[in-house]
Amino acid sequence: MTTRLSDLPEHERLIAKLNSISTLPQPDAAALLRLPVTVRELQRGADIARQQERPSHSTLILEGLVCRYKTVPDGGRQIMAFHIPGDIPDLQSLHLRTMDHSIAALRPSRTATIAHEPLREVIYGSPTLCHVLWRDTLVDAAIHREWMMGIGRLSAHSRIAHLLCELLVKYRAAGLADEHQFPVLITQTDIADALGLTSVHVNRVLQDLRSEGLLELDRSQAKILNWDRFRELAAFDPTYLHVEDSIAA
Amino acid sequence: MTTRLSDLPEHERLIAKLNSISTLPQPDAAALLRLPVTVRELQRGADIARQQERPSHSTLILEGLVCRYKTVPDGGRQIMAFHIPGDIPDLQSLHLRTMDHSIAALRPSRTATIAHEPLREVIYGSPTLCHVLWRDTLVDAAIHREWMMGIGRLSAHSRIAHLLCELLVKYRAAGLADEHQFPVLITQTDIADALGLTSVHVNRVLQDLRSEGLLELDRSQAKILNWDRFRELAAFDPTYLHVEDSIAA
DNA sequence: CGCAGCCTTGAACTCCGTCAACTTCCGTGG
DNA sequence: CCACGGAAGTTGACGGAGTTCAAGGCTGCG
Repeated sequence: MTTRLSDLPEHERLIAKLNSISTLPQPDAAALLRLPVTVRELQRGADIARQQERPSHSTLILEGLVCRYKTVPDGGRQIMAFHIPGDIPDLQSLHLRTMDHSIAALRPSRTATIAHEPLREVIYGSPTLCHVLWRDTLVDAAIHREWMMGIGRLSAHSRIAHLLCELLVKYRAAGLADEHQFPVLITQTDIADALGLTSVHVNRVLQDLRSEGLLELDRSQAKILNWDRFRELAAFDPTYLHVEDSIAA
Repeated sequence: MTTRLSDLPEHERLIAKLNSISTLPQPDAAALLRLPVTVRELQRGADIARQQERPSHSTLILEGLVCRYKTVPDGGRQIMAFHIPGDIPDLQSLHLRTMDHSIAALRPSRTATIAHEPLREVIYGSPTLCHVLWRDTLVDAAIHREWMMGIGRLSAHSRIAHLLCELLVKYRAAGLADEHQFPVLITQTDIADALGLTSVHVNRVLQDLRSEGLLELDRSQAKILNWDRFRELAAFDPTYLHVEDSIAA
């Protein structure tokens, strides 16, 4: 289904996100919204892009939850990022011809695909837009670095707590979470694949966290009961999310 | 010591690198080379930038070897990238105000610092330059992802082999390596810090690799003796380095 | 109401970390 | 030229965090 970005109600989420990075002049935002897009419905588990492909479009998430991942020879999977509505997980394909990883829907999702050519034109016509989108890819890289540190150097307990902290912050920024409670859209297997653990061990650690009174967790909601202890256990310092930078030039 | 980029013989390495990404029109390259820079000599171990700082310049590596790292609460260190001459490890600080990690010299090094303001002007005056530098930061992110997969999902043997493969490719691209032999500028402790291991274990694994006839390694040189087996053990697929993309628009 | 995907549990195992010594290498200065 | 000291590499014994394998229980969707 082909339409324009401005025809989709979800364009507001994208503009709000970009504006939170750096104020976007009206004409630049308008040029972006004029872009033609194709809306797609995705089953849970469906691939948006595959390693080795050479896409000619990027994908805006409208609804659902999406991850970037690599497959390991022995069959394992490493998830490298989660993406929520308003994100463009494959913005990089604008500059890197070949996909070095895959992207898949973790929940039933809806996306808008944007062809590279017109997108490139709009971006290079506006230094502000260029800055904002470049910066967005840099924040992704910063999150990659934080995850590397977690996977490489933290205990399973800290890693899991860290991921939950990050999810809380992300959902709160998107207006989808209460104070310390947020919807859980991923499985324990997903958590394991993101943190370099097994689902068996994730399960045991989650039980530890529950029995220590730090966490309430069921299939739909997570609630962090003791933010200070949780945050300390997680060694969570949100600097790497670069949200305070919003006002930077 | 303040001078211009064009006055340093090492500017050729930078231009060659950028040209290998996308052909740089003469005037754009000239504008870049006209930038004023300050040359710095660094002792081994000296920090170039520290977590939480808000630098107002970026750093071009002229000579030596540099790494990006984070410090973990318990005193551990996670190295997230190695950078060789021609790289600009903190290009991101152009868009991300606060450093989310530190940068340090692993060997005695020489750098040229470039103030953000004039650099920004040159970049936004040239879509090609913007593309090339943006792309460079995206390749960094791609390497981060590959490392995440390695740390999260590969055995210590594979991880170490993978890192050695990557170093070989990098040095060969820089013209600093023979067929399968390259200079080793990092210690076993550095390798451990990059891969989420301990130096003790790195040492034992290196001995395994040597005794299996896969590797010759001393303090100054490494030589991969059986590239095919080594590459397979490492699960090494150089797609993520995005070198074949050189010709992409 | 049935089934598939997810969660949970237990026992055995192993890769890698920890601790603590010892050796080798190399740059520096006497 | 050698002696020294510090950093890097090496070795062994031991312990533990996390994996593996296998089975059983729950739950939400069609």
